Amino acid sequence: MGHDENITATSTASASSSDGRPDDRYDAQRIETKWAERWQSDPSLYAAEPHSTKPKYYALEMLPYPSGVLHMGHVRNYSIGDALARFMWMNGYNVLHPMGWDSFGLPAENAAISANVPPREWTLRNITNMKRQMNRLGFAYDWSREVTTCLPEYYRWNQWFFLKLYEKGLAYRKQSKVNWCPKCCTVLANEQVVNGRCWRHEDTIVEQRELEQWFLRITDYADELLRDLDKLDGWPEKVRTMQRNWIGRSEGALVDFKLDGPAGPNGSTITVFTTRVDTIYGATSVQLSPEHPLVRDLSANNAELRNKVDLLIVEQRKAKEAGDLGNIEKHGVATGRYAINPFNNAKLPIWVANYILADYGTGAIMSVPAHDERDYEFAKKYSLPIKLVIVPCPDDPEETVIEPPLPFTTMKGSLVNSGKFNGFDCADAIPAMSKYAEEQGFGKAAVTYRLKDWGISRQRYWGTPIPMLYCEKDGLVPVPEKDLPVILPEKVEITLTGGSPLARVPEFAEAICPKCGGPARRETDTMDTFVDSSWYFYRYTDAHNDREPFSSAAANYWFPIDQYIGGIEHAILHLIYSRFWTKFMRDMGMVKNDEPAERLFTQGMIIKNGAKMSKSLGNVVSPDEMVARYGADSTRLYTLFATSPDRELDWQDEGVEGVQRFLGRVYRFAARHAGKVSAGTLRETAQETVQATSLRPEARALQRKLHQTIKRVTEDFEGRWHFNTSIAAIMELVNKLYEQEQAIASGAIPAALVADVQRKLTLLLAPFAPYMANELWEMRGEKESLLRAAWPKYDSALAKEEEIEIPVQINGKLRTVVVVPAEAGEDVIRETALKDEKIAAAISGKQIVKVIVVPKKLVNAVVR
RNA sequence: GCCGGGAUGGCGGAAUUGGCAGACGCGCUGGACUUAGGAUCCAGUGCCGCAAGGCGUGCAGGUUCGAGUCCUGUUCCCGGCACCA
Repeated sequence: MGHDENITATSTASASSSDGRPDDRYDAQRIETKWAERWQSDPSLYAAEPHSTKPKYYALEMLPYPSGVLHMGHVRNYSIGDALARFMWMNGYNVLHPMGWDSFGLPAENAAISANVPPREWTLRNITNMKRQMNRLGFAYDWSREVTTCLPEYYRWNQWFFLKLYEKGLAYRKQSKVNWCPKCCTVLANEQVVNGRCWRHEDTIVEQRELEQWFLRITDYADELLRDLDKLDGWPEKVRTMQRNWIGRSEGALVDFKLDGPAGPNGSTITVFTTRVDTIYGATSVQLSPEHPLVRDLSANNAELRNKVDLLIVEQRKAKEAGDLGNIEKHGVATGRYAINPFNNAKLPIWVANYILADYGTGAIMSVPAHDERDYEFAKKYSLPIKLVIVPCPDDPEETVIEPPLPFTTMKGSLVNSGKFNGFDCADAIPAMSKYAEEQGFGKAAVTYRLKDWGISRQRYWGTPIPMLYCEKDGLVPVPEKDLPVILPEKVEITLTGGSPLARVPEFAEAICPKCGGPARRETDTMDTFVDSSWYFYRYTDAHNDREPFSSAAANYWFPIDQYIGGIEHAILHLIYSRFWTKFMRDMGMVKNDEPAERLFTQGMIIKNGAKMSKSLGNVVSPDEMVARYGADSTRLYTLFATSPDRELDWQDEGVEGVQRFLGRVYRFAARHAGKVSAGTLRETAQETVQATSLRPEARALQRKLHQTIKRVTEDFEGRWHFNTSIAAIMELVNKLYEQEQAIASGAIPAALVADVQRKLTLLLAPFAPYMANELWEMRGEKESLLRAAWPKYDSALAKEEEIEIPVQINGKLRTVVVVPAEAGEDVIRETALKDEKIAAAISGKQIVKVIVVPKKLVNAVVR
């Protein structure tokens, strides 16, 4: 503040180029390399204050995997976040805007194999390069809080959390069927299987294997994860819907059907799950999944049945792997045995069918052909009885004559053929019958979820070692907290032949039991990398803490994240795991918030030539190349200008040229008009220009445009985030300056006003094109940091038009436009419109039925 | 099949509440400046038409003085889920 010295235009910008012309060329490389250097030499520039009287704002973009280079999707993501962070800084917030590296994962191992580089070295090298790119792009990160998940100072806390989860019974080990990617040679979580294929290898079908694995009991939180989605109204509806579907809560009942005849080792009860217990009197068979344990008993002494069941298993697995389980033709095999429906003691045949899933509900269903399409199809095929138990309208005999199947989802109707429940409305019958089942001891109301516990064991090297030991004497023994971190050894031979690479490192695998001092074997699987990203954003609040993952005080100051920004591809995986982790930490008393992020924004994909950018299609645009060719400002600005951030962006190099041209216009205007008015004079005349009365129309028009622009840009930030229109508005303002260059040169528009416009224009550009803005700011002789300069305020009175154009329609068709004072009332507008030559001519001799006048909008004359 | 999102000039896209469709940018056309122009500046540019005028927001209807916007039906494209009992 308070620097009244005159600013001269020659101070920075107008040296002469070699060909003798004044150098008002926009040289992005010169400007950007200069500022990038300055910014990097001042690490405190973007540092968040640990305590502040200002309100806090936590702006966060999803951290990248250090694959080697940034792609355009990153640039888009980070340009949005950076614009927001800078806007909040300028609005007086204490902003936390950190960045880090999600740096464990398989690509590092692949690189080790193909390029013979140790994963750690490969990863750290990539980080260096990507950090260079980020700095060159000018993103305003607080690097003092950088988090790198593959370093022991970070992953030790993964291990610590694992011990806590284990203590609370939320981490457990079980033998189970797991998804196995033969390319990754490791297990995948359910969330990492896409259409039966590996999320990393779209061409690779995931196999099922039986393995001992570590699981986290995310299902304990299933209900809360679902319920709290309702509270997340700052999240896109799409993400919430996807999570709801993923959790897949289903209310229903469990009912026990007794096996008729001798029982085997797996018991004498078939428990079925149903959401429509009200239709149970209509059950005409019981259907088991081919992998249901009881099927083994039923087929024990029946080789023919066993063979048929085995074929069903193979068929089902194949279909699942191919991702078209939903399309296979339903068929099955009768076991020859029966089960008893506890409600009416009906003896129902037990079938094994290919469409019954082993891992949903109980793997067994009651089949009600009259009221379920699938059951109907099956019953028709095998001529099983079809028994109607719901009629839509029992009082109307006409209506009761219906063809099965009734849509199963229909809740309308009354029960018939249902014993003591006859006459019940379906909706009422469900709770009543569940209650009855519970009283009688053969069932109960129950909820099932599609969500399964999170399998975190990975048979890979480059990940967090799971801190557990297997002692011959003491069994499963957790590594004591004081022995953390369990360091991931280096110099490990990595192959993709299967099995954990760490198991082949004796120095690692062979350990001593902390309980008995005897020999123990270390767990050699590592953790899923999604563990790393489940809590990394808390670490930013206290990144160098070596006593705990982070201090509660720091987390509670910054959390929840005010705005989280990233790709839709994380809608389920990362965003559900990290919600779970937050709830777990809350229950441990580490944090107070129930949810990690208040608001979530998912930006659209970038496509080129109609397809997602990919190496195989050869349509990848390299950020480095764009920066070298057009500069960082132009590259960033284009990603924001091409479309609104939530939509798919169709990349066009010509578009980048367009924004570069715009920045050139901004620069050249500034270079020509820099320093004509001192900052002090400017402050005084700013007051005068507010009065605006003495301004000539063209000056007033420029001033009006300025305030309209500030209004539009500010409102875009506060509302829809349609930065494409913000930037368009700024372009209009610049166009106005050019249109008025004559008036400016002649003095018809006062220099002070022009200087005011330029100053505010610079501030408006600051979130989007920080290099240009800083260069102009310096050119203006401003001493204060641009980042902390106050965001300009608009004056509604100055933004208001004095005269407005009113379209005049006849019978809804536009005929002309009349100009009226902005405040003109209905009568004035009507009169002006009807007096207009064109209108008068058009309506003469016709009968005016009515005239609609919408003040400030239009006139429509209805004539006959 | 279910749940989202979308369809607007030659192209990317604007149009915040039903009120001038096409802001802004690209491309294209013409002009100025220039030894030169793939730099810059100015003008024009939805379609048909010399013009007056007419037609135009995937398609078919409807409501309304007035519809890109609301309603009904329908087609296509993108994303997610999918024999979930």
